[in-house]
Amino acid sequence: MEHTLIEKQLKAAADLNRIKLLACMKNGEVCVCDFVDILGISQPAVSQHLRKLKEAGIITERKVGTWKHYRLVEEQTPLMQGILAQIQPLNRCNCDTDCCHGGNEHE
Amino acid sequence: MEHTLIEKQLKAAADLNRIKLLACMKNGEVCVCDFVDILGISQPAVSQHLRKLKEAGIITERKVGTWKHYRLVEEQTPLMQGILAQIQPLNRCNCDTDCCHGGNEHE
DNA sequence: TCCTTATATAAGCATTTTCTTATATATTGT
DNA sequence: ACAATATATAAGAAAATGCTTATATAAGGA
Repeated sequence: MEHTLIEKQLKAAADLNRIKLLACMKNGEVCVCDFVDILGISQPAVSQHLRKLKEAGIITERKVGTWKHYRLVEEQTPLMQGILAQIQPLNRCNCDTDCCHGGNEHE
Repeated sequence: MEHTLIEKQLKAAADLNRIKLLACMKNGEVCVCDFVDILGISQPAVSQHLRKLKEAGIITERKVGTWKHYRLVEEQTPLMQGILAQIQPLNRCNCDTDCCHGGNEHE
């Protein structure tokens, strides 16, 4: 891999909150409202972290009504495969909002 | 691995100059004067980068007279093993100083 | 259409990072 | 002991990062 691409992906992963985001997504799709609850930071802060991971090609998104569900990209670079393998999964759903516990959960 | 240790090692590796330092050390020991030449930054800047890698447990050092030789630690965490495997080696010696081309090389 | 909800973007601020120059420390050679 | 060389540390400036609050956008329901 190119050194600059390695740098981009490492920078995207090198933050405790973003590591937790990745840890959550190891169990499947997660919506933004979950992350706010899990990380204890504001919703815009979560959006900004997710954007950084997306720009590094690590995650992708899917629109579900008003909500947006984020998940790990299937074809990770070998670098990210190695990193993700070391991140312990986190229970992805701690919140009480409808996106997770209501009828529309993940179609 | 613990999320906070992962963060520490990712942060240490997530910089283009430090990636190049690691790339050089894949070929063996390197002394500081080499790095100054290779990276094109000042000697104190190189020292600071090396300190960060050392504090993350990724590299170690050996004193050789006035010089100091840095190398990768033998027992890397599984995280760093995966990352290092993706970093292309760089020819470690570009400079013309005695530490590399003189008689005292690596003793 | 209007209101509510979920998410994204913008702007501003505090903290952290990474460089620089100047100086300190340690080793070698005279 | 003194001078020269290699590296480390200190201090300060500039840039990047990560948060906040305020606002914009988009979708769903009354």
